[in-house]
Amino acid sequence: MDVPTIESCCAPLAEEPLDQADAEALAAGFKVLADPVRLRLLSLVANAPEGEICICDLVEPVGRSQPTVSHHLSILVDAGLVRREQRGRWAWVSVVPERLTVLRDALAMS
Amino acid sequence: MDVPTIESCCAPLAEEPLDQADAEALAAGFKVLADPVRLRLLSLVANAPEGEICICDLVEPVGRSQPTVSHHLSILVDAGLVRREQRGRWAWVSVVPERLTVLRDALAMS
DNA sequence: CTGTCATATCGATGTACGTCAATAGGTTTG
DNA sequence: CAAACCTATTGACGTACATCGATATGACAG
Repeated sequence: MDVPTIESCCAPLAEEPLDQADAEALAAGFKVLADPVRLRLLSLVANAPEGEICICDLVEPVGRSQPTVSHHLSILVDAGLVRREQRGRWAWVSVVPERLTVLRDALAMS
Repeated sequence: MDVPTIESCCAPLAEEPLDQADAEALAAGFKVLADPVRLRLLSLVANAPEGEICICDLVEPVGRSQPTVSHHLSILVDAGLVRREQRGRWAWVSVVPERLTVLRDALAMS
């Protein structure tokens, strides 16, 4: 209830001017992508062999502390860009491509 | 020389893991889009009748002070998302669609 | 040249956020 | 139960940035 979720928020930028609410929702979405650590996490998850990857295998590749990685993953999950599933001691994450598509479509020109 | 420009920076997220440099360049691009005022400016410019619009016609619609609008436009121009042309006393802006496309393509999933 | 208008810059302020060490919570193994 | 491990939370710290009022810059009009 923090980040205004994106849904299929609005028409492409070039189709009609954004109103305040849509602009804030979209901006919140892009803000999630506006961090190199989160982008690298996202790309690591997207490239996982079975489409999912253990969080424990994400800490070392991004070169940040475990709390920092946990923090960024929470942001990705809260934004709906990543799904998180607990399995015993480990947590597995996978991407939610539809959410990325929403942001992608908003950038369509003409 | 501030914002690392985007160019055709990198493969889609789902194609291969991002390295540090690409992640920073991409994140810088999305950071520019991560503000509601800039998104509204971008959509206003994109929807301008002749493809361009006078800056003086942007201040009122976004509901921010003139210095604030000027500041945001500078960020859009520096990022290469918007072109700025001075004509006498007025400045006209238009979108550079290729730059948006670069960011858009990076979000492609498989 | 003087005044008016469009735009940019400056300085100040408050807030958001990325980061880590320390610690807590929870699960598996012995 | 105890030890080992994965993950989340807390608290603190520094930096980045959105915003505005005041002011500077520069162009046109009379």
